[in-house]
Amino acid sequence: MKNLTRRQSEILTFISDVISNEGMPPTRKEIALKFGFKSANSAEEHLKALDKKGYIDLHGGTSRGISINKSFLGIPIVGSVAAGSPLLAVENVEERIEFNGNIFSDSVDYFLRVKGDSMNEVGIVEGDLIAINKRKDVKPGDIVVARINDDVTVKTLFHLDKRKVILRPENKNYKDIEINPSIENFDIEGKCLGVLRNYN
Amino acid sequence: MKNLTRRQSEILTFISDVISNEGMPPTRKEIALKFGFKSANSAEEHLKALDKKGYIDLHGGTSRGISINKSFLGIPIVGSVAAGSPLLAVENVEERIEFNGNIFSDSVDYFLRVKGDSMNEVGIVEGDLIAINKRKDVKPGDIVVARINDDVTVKTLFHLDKRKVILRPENKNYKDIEINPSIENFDIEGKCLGVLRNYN
DNA sequence: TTTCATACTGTGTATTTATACAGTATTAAT
DNA sequence: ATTAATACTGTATAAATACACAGTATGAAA
Repeated sequence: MKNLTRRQSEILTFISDVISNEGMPPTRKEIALKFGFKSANSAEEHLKALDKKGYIDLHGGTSRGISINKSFLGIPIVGSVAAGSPLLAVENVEERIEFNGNIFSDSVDYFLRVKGDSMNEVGIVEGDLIAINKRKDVKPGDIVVARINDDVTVKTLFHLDKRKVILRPENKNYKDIEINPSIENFDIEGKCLGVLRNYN
Repeated sequence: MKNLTRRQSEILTFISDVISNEGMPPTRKEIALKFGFKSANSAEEHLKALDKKGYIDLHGGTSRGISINKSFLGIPIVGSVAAGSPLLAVENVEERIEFNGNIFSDSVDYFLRVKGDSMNEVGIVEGDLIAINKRKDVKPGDIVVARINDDVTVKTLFHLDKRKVILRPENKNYKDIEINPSIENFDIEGKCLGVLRNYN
């Protein structure tokens, strides 16, 4: 898919925002107003560019006839994470789900598909999607996504300071993970906001 | 809140459907077309009635300027169910959540807040919201919402025929529940489609 | 009985809106 | 060096749209 220019990206974001806030797509005039364009035709041309690149669909002859191509919408689901790759790298995104609403306490940056049973005792089981916010300011008690030497893991944060980090699996068959962040490569990738599970 | 007439209700439903399918509210003409009105003014008058009754907001001078009042949108969350009352009775609905998207395999009629630990071993814990579809055609293996003599419970359906129903808790501290539907008052309220959990 | 809400048709029109065409200037690609 | 895409202004207009006013008919409420 073709890349967007900065301006095009801003406009796509604006359209998406208007749809979620106002419940309908903006008119050319409203776009022009927002960006200070003196001619609605500027908006028209940006829309054509976005349409041509496949990011939106324009419905000719229809007022507010703009729909956003769904494959760019929605929250990515991160499946298996290739060692050392950024979590949100395209190769890790297995699909996207349309998802809006105020279900979780903060905005969801991505969903991570759970592997293994290390969190079974708090009701997080294999295959579950956990909602992640990319914040780094986590505190003990939070369930976190952490990266230890290129491996990504989900655990409860038990202790965190400059010398020592303790991650706790919620399953008595597993032992606590103790890390020295000054020696090992350690990073907090985000905080778990909640769980989504879909039975078939 | 004032009651809607059958026609008004149909129109409200149509508006809601158009918004979710087309991504924008319909015009008066589109409403008239759908219902076979020969004049767009019929749609106009229904919209005014819906606005007056508080179900929608009309944005004057704006094409497709219809927004649905959010307190009627969203999926109800059923909290504690008063014995013998219908699940979706107003007094059982603790709130509603805005929720759209194709997250679950079927449409969600309501969310039920889980009480107790009888389903712990399949990752359904106290406080979880489980997504329910009101179907009655459930099969063994499904997690179901059942009503036994005015009590509502969530269990795995293990066996179902005219003489005997077995509901299985997913926790070894609990025993199977065996019901004779010809003697006891038994009803399937719905099927569990998935789980939603929100950490704070 | 009279008023009011509902549920329409039919006509008309001011505004809103999409969208084409003609320009100008800047930057990226060939 | 030349072309094409980007990013705008400015003007114009056909079509889409909201919405008012004038009717007709029915049933429910006061």
